[in-house]
Amino acid sequence: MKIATWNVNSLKVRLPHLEAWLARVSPDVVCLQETKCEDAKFPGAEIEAMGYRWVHNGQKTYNGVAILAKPECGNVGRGIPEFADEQSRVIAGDVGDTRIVCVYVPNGQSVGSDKYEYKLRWLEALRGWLAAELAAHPKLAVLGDFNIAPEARDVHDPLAWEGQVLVSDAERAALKRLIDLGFADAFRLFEQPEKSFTWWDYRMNAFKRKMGLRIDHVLLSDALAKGCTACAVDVEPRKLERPSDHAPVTCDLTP
DNA sequence: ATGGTTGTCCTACAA
Repeated sequence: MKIATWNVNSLKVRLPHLEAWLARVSPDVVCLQETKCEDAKFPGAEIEAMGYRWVHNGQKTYNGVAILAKPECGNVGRGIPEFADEQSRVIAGDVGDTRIVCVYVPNGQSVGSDKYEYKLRWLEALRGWLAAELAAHPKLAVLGDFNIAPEARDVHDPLAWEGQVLVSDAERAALKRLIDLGFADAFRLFEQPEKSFTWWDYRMNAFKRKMGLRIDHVLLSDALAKGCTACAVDVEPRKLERPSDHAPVTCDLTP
């Protein structure tokens, strides 16, 4: 089974890129972030025409997350239980015997801002919920835009970024606490090229200059990590005209 | 140098 995550930064704008990518890669499950549309405006017919079922936690203008899957996606949940959040950032569902959680972690804006504090509170709530999910679902995968680069090697210029949002100690500690529940960062199970990133700012020709961060992740429970045979960033869609600022990450699991 | 680009939606705001 091939699972994937992609922050598309507007599903309406990126639908042609998504369709081309689905046709080329044929993942079984895709988690999308920043769909930026209400449920009523989700392009369901187009997705179904590509052979995918879908579930969506939509929102106008901002956020919005979806799971596309070839099989039926059951036991669907939206948001973090017992965490009141007006922003649509989480959707979860069962695909076969695997529990899929799609997350769009708050960006945090800048260290010390209200949005930063919200990000840290949000991550703590996510951790509490995932502890319970992990106990209930041994085969658990959490995929999405975490808006955190875990280590220096995940940052094009660690010195320039030191202490900034997306790389600050508190954010990294929060991500580590999450992973320490019993997950593996699937990307780091394998040898990877240097300067592997998943997001490049639209400004300053950052992509061409390889000025990126690795902030999109696939976290696998131990039971899934044992059967993980590959994980990679697919930079091809980032090279197209009018791209998302994020590239998809794919992950292969044995059945 | 606090720059620059994109998406949503109309004027800023978020990223």
